[in-house]
Amino acid sequence: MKKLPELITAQVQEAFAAAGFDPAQGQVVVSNRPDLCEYQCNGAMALAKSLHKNPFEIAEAVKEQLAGNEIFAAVDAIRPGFINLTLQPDFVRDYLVKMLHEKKFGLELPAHPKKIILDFGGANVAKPLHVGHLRPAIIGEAVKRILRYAGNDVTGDIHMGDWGLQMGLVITELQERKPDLPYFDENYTGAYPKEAPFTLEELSEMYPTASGKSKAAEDASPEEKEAAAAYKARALEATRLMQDGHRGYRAIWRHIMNLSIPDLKKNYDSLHVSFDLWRGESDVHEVIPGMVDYFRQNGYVHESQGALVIDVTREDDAKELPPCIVLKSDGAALYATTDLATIQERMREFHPDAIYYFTDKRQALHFEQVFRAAKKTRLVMPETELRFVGNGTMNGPDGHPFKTRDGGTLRLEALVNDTGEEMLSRIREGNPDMPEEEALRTARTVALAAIKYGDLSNQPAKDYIFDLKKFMSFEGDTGPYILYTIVRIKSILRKYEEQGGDVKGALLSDAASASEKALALQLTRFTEAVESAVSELAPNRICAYIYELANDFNSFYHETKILAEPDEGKKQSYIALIAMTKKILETGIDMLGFEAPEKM
RNA sequence: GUGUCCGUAGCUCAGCUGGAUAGAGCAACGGCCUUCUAAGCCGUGGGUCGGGGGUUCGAAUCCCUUCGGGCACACCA
Repeated sequence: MKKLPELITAQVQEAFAAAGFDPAQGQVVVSNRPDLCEYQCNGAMALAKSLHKNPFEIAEAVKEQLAGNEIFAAVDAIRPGFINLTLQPDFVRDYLVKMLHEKKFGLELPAHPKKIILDFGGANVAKPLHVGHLRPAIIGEAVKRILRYAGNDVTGDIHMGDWGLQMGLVITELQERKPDLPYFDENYTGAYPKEAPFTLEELSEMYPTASGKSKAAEDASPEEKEAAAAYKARALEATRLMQDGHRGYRAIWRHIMNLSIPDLKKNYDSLHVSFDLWRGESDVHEVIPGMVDYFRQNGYVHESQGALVIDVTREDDAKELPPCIVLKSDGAALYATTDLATIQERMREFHPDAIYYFTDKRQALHFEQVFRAAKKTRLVMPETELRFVGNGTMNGPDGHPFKTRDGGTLRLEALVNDTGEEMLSRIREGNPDMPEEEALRTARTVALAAIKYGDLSNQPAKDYIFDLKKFMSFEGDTGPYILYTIVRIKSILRKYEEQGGDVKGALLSDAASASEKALALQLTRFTEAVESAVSELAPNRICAYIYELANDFNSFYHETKILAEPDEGKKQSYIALIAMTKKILETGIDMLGFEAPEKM
């Protein structure tokens, strides 16, 4: 179904042609002066120069051609050469009715769905999720839903970080603490214990400890620096041995996975983030040797400073890019290797048209290297789209990277729980009679909306201030505001039905008041918002749209008595209008990855 | 140093395929609950869109330059 501006543009372009002008200049856009008109065309001014004509006269000539056109209530030519357009309410009404009859409100779906893989940017299995994992998860989930809504075939893959140095660090630290475990006995040939020799809590503490030990502070003494270097060397060696199939180390790796994956699932569940694939770096380790051979045989790789690398600098680069390292000088794989092998396997298994990556934007260079290497080595087709969506850093209210009060990282679990508890007291306050179980559920729903909307309403690439206090205040441009709007509508519709009304059968008639017209017009713009979110992979476009829609609804709500409206026809129309508003708002938040409660 | 992203109201941010008076939210101030949820609505004040130059009938938006900031820059992920 054509979008409203397209329909209007067609009319105006016809008028341009009829008046003897280039129809290409008949492009119509949403007015930036809603006080003057609903849509506008600026083509007359663009034509003036080349035609040596007064733009106002051009606008006048076009206006004359539009006289009598039944979709416009008003057409004005305004100096210096604006063509201001206001639509007939019945035209807008018919459009809304058509939207309701179409699937997805008339959004045009692709004839051939694109096969897209989304890589949410790997949780690390050696440590619990913390706030830093929040953005890629939330943004990736939202983009997944948006792309699916738009008719694409989307597969989300968690791509766990489970094959790198972090594993070697944990192994080393474990050996440090419990050297007598059989995993470290090279002569041990028996079966290893089924139970891990550590708990999830110990694991989540061991990794940061080990990571700290492997790095010396700048002002450390030479002895301390040496100790750190030695520790890191051991971890690197352990990593390599694990990758090469060391029995004991693989057994430890398995323990880590068994503890970590259920915990990751639980955490992502609490965020309503899900993955179709739970693959990791480790899943491709077996294909790495074959891939490296392939690189060698085709001359894609060469040795440089002991490492095996692919040159990725192109002729049009102003400056040489660091090469993409395939094997380190100790022969071990590293993240570029597993990313390349993952691309190879994804192509083989799914033949995707596109792979999108969602991780911290600091990895931009890494992915640029990997993408170039993948194209150069023909791991992907030339037309396969590889795209990196880097998210900005989450800063605390002080403007610096988010930390807890004592300087540590805030765990995702704690964040979700804390927000939920805050919300619960707020819900209880406003709804003293709500049953405990419902209050809990509602609090969780609203808390999640607060967190997600607070994040998604920002541009993904920008750093932003993660201010829980602000998100919890629920005033203004927030998730709770959107939910509150939906809850209001639900409440009215519920009452209407209790009074014997039929929401589904309610007939829409022409909008009369200014706020009613504004709301109706805003509803027509839904598909424009979705398309913009799709093309830019920008959930914030959906946020901006539903926020405007919620504003328009609330203005309408405050000046219109809906249930008390004596004119039955008008009342029905109001009901139909707000029911559609509710549907679109709900569709919007569903794309963002949260939902609305019945009451709040 | 090189690359890259960014600089818009006191604060946090939209807007950036060029259009008419640059928009929200928070904070400040003033109104609106006997009537569909006041987590709301209406209004007031608040801006050299970092600076300079250019392109254009028209620039927050495009180009150049300059200042300021974030981030990255081969064997961590």
